[in-house]
Amino acid sequence: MCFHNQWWDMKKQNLEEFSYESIIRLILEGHFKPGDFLLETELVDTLQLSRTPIRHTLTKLVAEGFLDKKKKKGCYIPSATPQDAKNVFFARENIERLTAASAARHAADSDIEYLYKLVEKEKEMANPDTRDEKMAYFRINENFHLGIAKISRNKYLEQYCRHSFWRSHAYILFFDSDYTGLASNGQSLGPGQHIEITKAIEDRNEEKAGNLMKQHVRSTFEKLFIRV
Amino acid sequence: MCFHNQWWDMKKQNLEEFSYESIIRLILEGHFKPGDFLLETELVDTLQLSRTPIRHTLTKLVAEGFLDKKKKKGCYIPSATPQDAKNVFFARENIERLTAASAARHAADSDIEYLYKLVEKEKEMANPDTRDEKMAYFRINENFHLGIAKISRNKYLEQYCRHSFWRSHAYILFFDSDYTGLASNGQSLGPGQHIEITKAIEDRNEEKAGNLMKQHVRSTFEKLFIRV
DNA sequence: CCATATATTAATGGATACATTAATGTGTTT
DNA sequence: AAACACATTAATGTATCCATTAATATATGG
Repeated sequence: MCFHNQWWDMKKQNLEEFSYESIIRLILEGHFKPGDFLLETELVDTLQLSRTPIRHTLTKLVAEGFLDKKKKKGCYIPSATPQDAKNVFFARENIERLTAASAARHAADSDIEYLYKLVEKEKEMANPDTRDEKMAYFRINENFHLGIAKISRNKYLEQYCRHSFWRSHAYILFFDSDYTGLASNGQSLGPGQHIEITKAIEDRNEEKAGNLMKQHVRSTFEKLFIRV
Repeated sequence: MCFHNQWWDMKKQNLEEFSYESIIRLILEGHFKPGDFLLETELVDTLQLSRTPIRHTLTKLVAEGFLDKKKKKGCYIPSATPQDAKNVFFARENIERLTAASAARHAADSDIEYLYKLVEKEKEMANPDTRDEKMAYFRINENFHLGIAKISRNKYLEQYCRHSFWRSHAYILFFDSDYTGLASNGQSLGPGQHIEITKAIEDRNEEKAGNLMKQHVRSTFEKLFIRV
């Protein structure tokens, strides 16, 4: 279990935020597997905090649907099933179709510039190798999808998008801990689709942006679950 | 401020749940207006609880997007703007299109029976008069929409549906505290559309169920905001 | 040996005292 | 009178102690 130095600095400002950032990263980085309980006392030891901020974080994560809860028993990672994965991705592909279409309507020039910059960075690190590189690659991808959600200018879509994105990534981690979006030839195909989507947004083509995004999310799902 | 007797019984079982149910009802019944802060100390007095369960409820409601929060300042009802209302309803009509379509695919016979029963009850109380009758009418409507979300068998869609439904109802309450879904002739038009939707689900017509539901939600929005 | 009842325990649920801070009020200086 | 510094206060943020309980282990009777 390793912490970036920044985190210790943040800790001084607001323990609740620190706790939230820490725990959600532990989850997204796959430190727990489905069914595992996140014991308050355990997290107290790990994060060196009192129970109070940790309990609030757990309450939050349950409300956000990242964790399930049994009364008087605790919070745990929800079980991962193919059906549930199908459900997350179905929700996500439809939500992201809406965010992309809405982004095509509302994007400012600076927004499009931002998206192109992300895609550029993504191309540069097309072959992530180390664990850190993979995490960095993941964060770029996250920024792209959640960035478009933000550009949609609809905080409800943004919220649902963020949730289904994170939840689906839990599946990506669980079913394919090596996932980096690489095709069999070693070439990353994320950037290609991301460029097409960005272009459609730049052209203010709502329909096309939405459909491309939906296809993009679906292709992620299919790469994961339909093994040949 | 009046409590049903049941609530006092519930209080004995789990204060956190009691607190949640109570506060969300205070919100849905319009005891606060946009911008109002929900002070912990105030709620402590009102609900006769300690701060602990109340703080957890507030954390939850912020996570669910019902409240906004300013650090070290408190939780407050998000400001209501026409643009925001448009955003909620846009999200909601698209989510509910999905839940209805998905319900048409997954509904068991007992589910359809349940929906018809709800519509029956709704027809019976077509002209709610007192405050209590209006609340009861609201609950039936809630059960119909969230019931379909449950029948969709997709907990992610269900979660987003529940959220956007409640959030949109906050607008209904705020902009039209008398709203009961009644048309100008005094006839409720909710049941009519609800019947059509239920029929489409019964016929396993996913496309039709989805489109009818989307239209239904949109008509609610338009009745609220496009005054003639 | 099995089933049932009882004790233990290890976790969450709840109450409260204390710390911190953003907002506000008050007074002093120019 | 305006502007700044300081004190007050009223709220949230945090730590911790005690209560409750679900699960497990243990004991007891058939």
